[in-house]
Amino acid sequence: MKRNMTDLTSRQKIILSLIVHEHTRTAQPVASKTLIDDYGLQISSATVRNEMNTLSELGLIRQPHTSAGRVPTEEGYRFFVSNLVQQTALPSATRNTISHQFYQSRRGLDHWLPLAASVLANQSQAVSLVTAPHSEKIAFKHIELISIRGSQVLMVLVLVGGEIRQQILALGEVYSQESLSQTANQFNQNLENKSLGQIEALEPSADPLIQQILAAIIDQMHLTEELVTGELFLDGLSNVLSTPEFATINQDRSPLRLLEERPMLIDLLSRTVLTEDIGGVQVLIGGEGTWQELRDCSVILTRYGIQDQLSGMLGILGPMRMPYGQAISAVRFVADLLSDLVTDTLIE
Amino acid sequence: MKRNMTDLTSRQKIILSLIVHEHTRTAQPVASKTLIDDYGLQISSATVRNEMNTLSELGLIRQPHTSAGRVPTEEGYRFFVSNLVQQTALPSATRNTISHQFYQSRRGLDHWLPLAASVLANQSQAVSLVTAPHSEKIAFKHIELISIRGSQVLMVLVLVGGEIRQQILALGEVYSQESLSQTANQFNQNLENKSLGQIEALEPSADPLIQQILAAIIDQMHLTEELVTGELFLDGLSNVLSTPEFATINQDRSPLRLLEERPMLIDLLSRTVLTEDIGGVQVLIGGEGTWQELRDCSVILTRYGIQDQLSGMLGILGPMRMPYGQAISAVRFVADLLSDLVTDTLIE
DNA sequence: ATTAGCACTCTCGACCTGAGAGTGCTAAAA
DNA sequence: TTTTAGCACTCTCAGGTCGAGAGTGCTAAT
Repeated sequence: MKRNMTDLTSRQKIILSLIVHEHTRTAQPVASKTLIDDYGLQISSATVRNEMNTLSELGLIRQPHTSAGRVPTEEGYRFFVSNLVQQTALPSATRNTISHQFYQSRRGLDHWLPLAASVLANQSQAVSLVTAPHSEKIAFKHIELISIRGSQVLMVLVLVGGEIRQQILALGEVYSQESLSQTANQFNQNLENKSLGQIEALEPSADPLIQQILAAIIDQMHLTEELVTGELFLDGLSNVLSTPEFATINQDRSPLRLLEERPMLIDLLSRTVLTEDIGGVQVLIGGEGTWQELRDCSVILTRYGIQDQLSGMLGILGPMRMPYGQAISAVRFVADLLSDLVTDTLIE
Repeated sequence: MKRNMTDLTSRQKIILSLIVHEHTRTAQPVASKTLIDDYGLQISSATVRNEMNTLSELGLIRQPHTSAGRVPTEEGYRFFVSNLVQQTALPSATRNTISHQFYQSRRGLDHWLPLAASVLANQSQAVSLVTAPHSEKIAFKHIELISIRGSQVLMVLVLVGGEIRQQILALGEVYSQESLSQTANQFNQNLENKSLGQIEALEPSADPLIQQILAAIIDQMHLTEELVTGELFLDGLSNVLSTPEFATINQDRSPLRLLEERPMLIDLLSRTVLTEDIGGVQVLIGGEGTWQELRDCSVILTRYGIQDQLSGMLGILGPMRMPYGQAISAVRFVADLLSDLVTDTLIE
């Protein structure tokens, strides 16, 4: 069923491309005459109609009703994305501006991730999704214990890769800040770069303080390990609210619903993108049978970060008729940017 | 213009209440006959119509068109909320379930805040908003410096109140972890509980390491101070997408737009709720003239936390015809819950 | 003060209709 | 064999008409 380049004449490819382009612009069926008038084709509309017929038979375009123009089918978009789309690199001025925003104040991920989401949403005119990077393997880097009040202690746990977990512990008795710091230092010396497995295999200590802290460390590391992905940042909802595809407010079928159900969303992300290597961009068109809610949508996803060490995911979700060239470029660009930033600030 | 209790006969109050209730349920204009039939009033529809006329003249209800039922006006809702609404406490079973969810695993704010948003959204069937608590006055609690790689250092700064800021510093030269820890200890001893002002007034040090760290501390404290409110959690969008008030997808007037524009949202929150003491619940009906986008919406807001020390804000945004009794109770309940949790784990 | 009764008004969905858009087909031209 | 002009045909869509039904306001009686 897979169609390849050679199935279509070059004129058919042009026509398909134009239909995709025009329909992306207007969200309306595209008439043969429109193609002649607006794109200056040097053939007649009747010829175009003949070609359209062929494309219809191939299942790449369809008519909403007998006397309407043509609309690309899901298959049509797939063919377009696989064979015809040309990436339209962002203008270098834009790229510079964006890079600057990221580099000028090095505030760290908590600043970069929302910024990435915002940039991505703007550039693609769709909803953007960005997850925080997450370590492939969980290992201890550093711990700090801070006395708060009475027997309560704030534990700050830094993992290799840079994830930071914090927890407030209610210890059995009151410890001085000095003894807490000492204990933390012991941990720092003994556990650095140890994996969760290694730490769990340690001899239990007789010291109740050490016991409690160790338990908390293991607990937090488990929690981190169970995470498929880190925090999720989302932007550009308003880009998409006014599009007819999303205006399908009719009950629960709306793609917007998916965006609210974090578990579903995580599932979507992980199924598609987590298998892929960093650098590859995946385009998911029309839910691919699995995602009812995405019937009229497309998703473009990729990973960023450092292969086998620390990676996050980012992408966009928009109507199926989206400017794929721009969108894919934008995703690539932002992913590369984030990869660089993560590499620069990796905690080893 | 302010209307008080005594302006209305008790029968008028009942009728107004019923109209509000019924319209909340159906989103339709309420007919006089409906009130007789569905609520078993012991008077005739003609009498009800007479009373309705009075209420219309008072500006509390209105007719969408000549021969339609009545709909509460903005004023009507205000009167209802000020004088007639009765808080319908959550069933104690529900309260227990919810409390349990919060208390069973004490994972800290990063777990509680999204949970609060989720609970609030469910209970109110509206969009919920929850901000992280933010200190009233910024003061130093603890610092930690962790060598990462080469001359890069991860600084973890804990402020009084418990806010944690992290930053990766590229220092001029390479320092050993020992010397970093020592430096951190110095800071911890000298700066504990010092305010931003006090820290800025310190004598500059000759040591370049100390200089750089101090600058970073001051920088981060400034950033924190400038924050009006912490992170923002939002839930329950789907509750509201299907309501006619929000379906007004017609371009930029949609209240949904407001939710995407964090600055606007922060502005909204701060103007209304930040002036208020903790414990008070504010109800903002129909944008109150200031917020075009909220013409058909209401917002219920309150603060939680510890007066003059550490507080956040939470609330809901929904259609103007919302079940105010339930909604206000839900907001109160969740706010109290969070206040308790924050108090328990306050970092002094 | 309340209510039955009734005329009046306005909305809403159903139905019809004509204009326009766009096609498919055929027969001629290249 | 491919392209194109021409035309009949189909379908949508906006506008207009219409009658039923909902709900009111008013009046006169209780």
